[in-house]
Formats: sequence, C-alpha cells, structure tokens
Amino acid sequence: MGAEAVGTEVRQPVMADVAKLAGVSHQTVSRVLNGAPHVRPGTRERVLAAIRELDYRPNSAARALVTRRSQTLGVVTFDSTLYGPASMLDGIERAARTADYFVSVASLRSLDSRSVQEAVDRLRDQGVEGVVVIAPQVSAVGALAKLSSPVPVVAVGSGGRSRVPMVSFDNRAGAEAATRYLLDLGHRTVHHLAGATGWMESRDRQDGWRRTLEAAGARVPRAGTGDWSSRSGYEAGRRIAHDPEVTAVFCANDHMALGLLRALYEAGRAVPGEISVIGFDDIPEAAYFTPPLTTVRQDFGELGRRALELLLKELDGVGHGRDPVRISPETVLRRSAGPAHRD
Amino acid sequence: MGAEAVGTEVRQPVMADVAKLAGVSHQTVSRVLNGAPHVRPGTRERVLAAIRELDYRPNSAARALVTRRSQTLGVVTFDSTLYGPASMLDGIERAARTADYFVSVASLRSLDSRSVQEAVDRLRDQGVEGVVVIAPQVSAVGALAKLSSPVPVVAVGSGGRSRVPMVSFDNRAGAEAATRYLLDLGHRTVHHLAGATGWMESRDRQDGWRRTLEAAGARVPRAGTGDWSSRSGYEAGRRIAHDPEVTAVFCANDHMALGLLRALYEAGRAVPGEISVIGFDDIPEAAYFTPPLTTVRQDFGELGRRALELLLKELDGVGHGRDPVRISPETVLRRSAGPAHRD
DNA sequence: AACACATAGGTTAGCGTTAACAGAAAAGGG
DNA sequence: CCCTTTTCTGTTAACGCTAACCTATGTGTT
Repeated sequence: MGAEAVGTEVRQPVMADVAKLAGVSHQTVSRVLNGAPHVRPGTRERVLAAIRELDYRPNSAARALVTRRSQTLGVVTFDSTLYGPASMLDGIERAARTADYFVSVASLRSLDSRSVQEAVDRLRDQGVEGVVVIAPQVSAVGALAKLSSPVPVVAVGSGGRSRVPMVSFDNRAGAEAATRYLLDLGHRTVHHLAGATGWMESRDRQDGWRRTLEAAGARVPRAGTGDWSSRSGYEAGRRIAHDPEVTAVFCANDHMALGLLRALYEAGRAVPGEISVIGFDDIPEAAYFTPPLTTVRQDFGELGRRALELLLKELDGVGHGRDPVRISPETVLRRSAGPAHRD
Repeated sequence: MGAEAVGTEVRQPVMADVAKLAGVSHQTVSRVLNGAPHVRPGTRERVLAAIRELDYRPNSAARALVTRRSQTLGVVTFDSTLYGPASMLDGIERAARTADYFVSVASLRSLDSRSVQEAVDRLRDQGVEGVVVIAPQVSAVGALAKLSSPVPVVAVGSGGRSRVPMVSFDNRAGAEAATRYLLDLGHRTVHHLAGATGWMESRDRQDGWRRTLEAAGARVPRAGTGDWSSRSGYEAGRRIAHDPEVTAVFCANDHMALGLLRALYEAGRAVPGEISVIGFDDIPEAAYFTPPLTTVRQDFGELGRRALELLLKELDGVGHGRDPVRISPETVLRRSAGPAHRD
C-alpha cells in the first residue's frame, strides 16, 4: 500500500480534485460552475463528468469569502407561531428560494428595540446580505428607525412611517370597510375589540374604525383591548354580552372573534340575530366558526413575497421605494354579520 | 491629503486593522476573540478597546472556511403555515439560538422523496452542520431512509421507523387514550376521521383508534379521510350527520373537528348530546369552539426543542439514539364529548 | 505574410480567518 | 547565575474559492 492510502479519511473533494480528474486547471472548473464564457463544449463536458463522478459540491464559505456574497437573507420575526407571521415567513422563504437565496431566521424574545437591533446584528454577523423584519409592533418600528445596519433592511406587516422601506396591508382601509359594512347594515354604531397594545395593526385598525364612525356621525364607543388570543376575545365577550347597546362588534382579528362568538353563545345572544360580529385576517378556519365569520381577508403569503421583492430591489441598489407598499385587503362576507335588529 | 485618503470607501474593518490599532498581531486578536489562554489582561483590554472603537465584526465566511464549521443548522419543513410545523420551527429556532447556532429554513414544495433530498442537499450546499426534517409524511420518511448526507439529520414529528434518529409524539398512545375515553363514556363504538393520506400521524392515530376498538371488542367502522383542513372536516360531517349509528367521532386533528362541529350544528345534531367529538393537537383556539373541544394535547414547541437536543448530540458524535424519542401527549377534557345517550 | 483580435485555457494572488510552529520574555530550581 | 520551564506573542501557512492577469492558439483582415 502506498503512503497515500494510509489514512482512509474521506476528505470532501475540492475544486482541485475535479480539475485533476478532468485534466484541466481549477479555474476552468470554476468557469464551468459559474457559466463563464470561453469554455469549449468538450472540456465543459469533461468537467461536468468529473463533478458528477466525485459528487463535488462547491464550498460556500470559500465562495462567500471571496465574492463577499453569502446568498443568504435574514428574517427576524416575533412570534412565528401565529398564523400571520408564519404565513409571511413561508411566503418569504418561497420567494427567496426562487431568487436563489437561502433564508436564515431569528426570532425575537421580546419587543423592545434593543432586541430588534440584537437580532439584526446577529443576522448581520452571520453575513446575510439583507434582512426583512416581521415585527408589527410599534416599538419594533421605532427600533427600525434607529437601526444602524450596513445591510439593507425592509419591514413587513406593520404600517408605521419609518426610515426603512416597508410593505404592509392597508389595515386602516380594511377596518374602514368592515365598519362601513356594519353601519350600512343599519347598526347605529359599531363596537371594537382592538388587538394587542403596541402593535401597528391594532393602532391602524382601531384608527380606521374610529374614523369611519366619526365620518358617519356615529357615536364612538370605548374600544376593548385584547391580545390577539381567543381567550382575550372570550373575556371581552363576557364583558359586553349583556350590554344592550352592543349590536355590532368589529374584532381586530379572527381568533379574538372566535372567543367573542363563544362568549356570546354562552350568554345566549344570537349572532347575527342580536349581535353582528366581524373579524380580520380570514384564517382558514373562519369559514367554519359558528356562525361562519364575516371577515377581512389578508393574503399574508403575498405580503411576504412582496417584501422579498422589495428587499431584492434594495440589494440591486434600485433606489428605495419612496412610499411604503400597501396591499389592500378584501372583505369576505359570511354569516356572522347581519342587519341591525329592530327593537 | 495623503494618498491614503483618496478613496472614501468605508471598508469593513478586518482583524488586521484591529491588530494594528491595538499594537498587537492579528493572531492575538483572534486569541482574544476566541477566549484562548495566554493573553495578558492588559493586552486583552487594548484589543477589546480597539474592537469596540472600530465596531469590528469577525467575518463568518472566513471563519467557516478555516474551521469547517458554519454555526448553522438547517430545518426542512413542509407547510410551515400549519400550526404544528410552525410551532416546531419556533421551538427549534429558540433552542438553536441558546446553543449558539443559526437556523436556515428550506420548505418543501412537494412531498416526494426527491424533493426532500433536494432540500437537504440545498441546505448542505450552504454548509449547514446538521439538519432537522419536519416532514411527517410517510413518503418523507421513506426519503429519509435513503437519504445520503454527510451531515447529521434528525427527523421530528413523524413516527415511522427509519434510519435517522427521530423524535415524535406517541400518536398511537394519544389516539388510544382518546378512543378509550369515548368508549368508557359508554359509546358502543367510535368513528374516526383520519388525517391526510400519507402522513405518519394519520396512520398512527388511525392505528391507535382501531386497536383500541378491537381490544374492546367494539365494531370497527370504516374511517373517513380528510386532509387536515376544516373544510374536509365539514364535508365529512355532512356525510355522517344523518347516520344514526354515529354517536362518537375521533378526529385526527382539531381543525377537522372544527369543520365537523360546524356540519353537525348545521344538521341540527347536538354535541355532545347526540354525538361526541374529540380532536387532536389542542390548538389554542380549541377551548373556544362551540362546544369547547375535548382533545389530545401535543406540545410542539417542546418537540422542536427535543429534536434540536438530539441533533446537537449527533453533532457531538454521541452515538445516535437507538430508539426514537417519544413524547406522550395528554388528553384535555372539555365539553365536546359526553356520555352516550340512551335510546 | 503580417497583423489584429477573439477564443480557450493556465498562473498567480488574494479574501479574512484559525492552526501550527517558533521565538522572546518572565518565572522557577539547582 | 545559568538552565529549564512556563507564559506570552508573533510569523507563516493553510482553508477553497474567484478575480485579474497572462499565454497560447486559432480566425479573419490588410
């Protein structure tokens, strides 16, 4: 046995191995790999064959080192367990893949701006080329404002004004449509169960609701505040169930609407007979609530894709979108809202 | 102005810059960064100061190139929009972070084994040190069996036997508990609405259900088949709503149970008065269904953490867990299931 | 035939880090 | 006080790739 064969360590093949096998220089291998011109079809074939034979994989670290590009994008998210963030993440990942990028995720442990900066830094240390922040909290937006990052950052899902480019739903418009719809049904006014404090979505939806009421000259009741969970919707529902004033409730999301529906049911209030309920999001389950929930649909996947599109533009140095990208939601009519009852 | 100042290009500082500023060699900087011994406190301080002053960040690609470690783990997931996968991903990410790893995700576009291999390869090309596959489909497990990967792979969530280490819920036990519970309530038999075809979870839950029935000497009705969605639960519900034989239904997940509940309600069948329903998963909303759903709880976050733990062990070369790690679910009693009615 | 010029390829030099070795300074032992 | 050992630090060489430059060959033009 020659000295070569002593260690049976199976070293991963490198470019030089491929080159030797194909009888070319490593540079030619590189050229084939990167589709560079000036490679004769014959040699290209030989190189490709050698690559296949050795099952050679380029070393991404080496490539990243010299090109200064990691082919990786970062996503920072708050609670990727929620339907919205999860769908956005999914949309982003799919879009990134088609653009031939990897995506690395970092979830926030808390909402303060230090935490956001930390997550972005973490991603940056890993060498991501850009990051999209799924952080709909007001505090996060504040964090973005003072965020210092050498890599492009775009935000998604929130609506605040900020220095970073942003794509979001027009939550205000969605809330207006929902409220308007209820008003048009003949309700004297519409109550509101807001989302978690500190979220842009909560603020904007509440805003849209209030404005619509004011524009219609309707009384603006005090809004309840939930935390997006069904439980909080349920608790709010128990509080209002016996209030005869309440004939229509606009919930800031479908999960809370579910809890509300439950509380109303327990209290023996008919929906939409006595009280109309409308949600926001159109989660896949909303159509199967009892009664099926009228709600405002958001296409989170689309939002994720658009965010990535925007980030890619930033990466290409195409001047950053002056105005935030806004996607209009559409309201989905089902059975949980109906005309005001006459008393 | 000296020739130095001509280009105002702000090059990211590198280790050599820090070294020069601190008046040491780059190696000493490296030592400080990596906590190597034999660095005098004084010089360490100077180096640290220089690092702060320049806001120096080590280049991860360079480090990865020489250490052959990317500090990155990969996660392949199928539909990270679903509650289960999303929660697991979240659990994995959090656990990875505490272990000081980054996580890169790749979602599958389809379920075939080529797709799984492709995703793992993609991650591998990126240089991940290990991957956890959230792919509960039978086909995915098959894919894992023939998966060739130089990096450790663990699977999570499914239950099949396979070459790769795996952590999963004991779906069979959960299904047995659910079925047993219904039987103990006095139901002569229990019907079953299975999950999507091809999923390990579907198979195992159906298995547990059937065995329990057989062990109890109960008749084993033909099981329905859904696709995990509420819609499929609804459709199944419409089919069985008027079957007087049906007094208890065990649904393979909560979403389908929701659809079923809806269909039953529309058909005027009382739950649990006439028909008892039990779900699986205990999604956060289950407690607010009408009626609140009795179900089998799975802690997906925990599952994700355990999977990561297992992967970390693999990375440390600690012999791979002979037996799959099994986590027992616990059943949560609520109001959708009750005693059989007497006729 | 001489030249330009495109094409096909090889050679060399980094990218920014850690590893391996080597040398200098400080500390201990006779 | 010299020699050995321990601390501290610097030098050199990878890691595996791409960029930049260079050297051959053709191919077409004057």
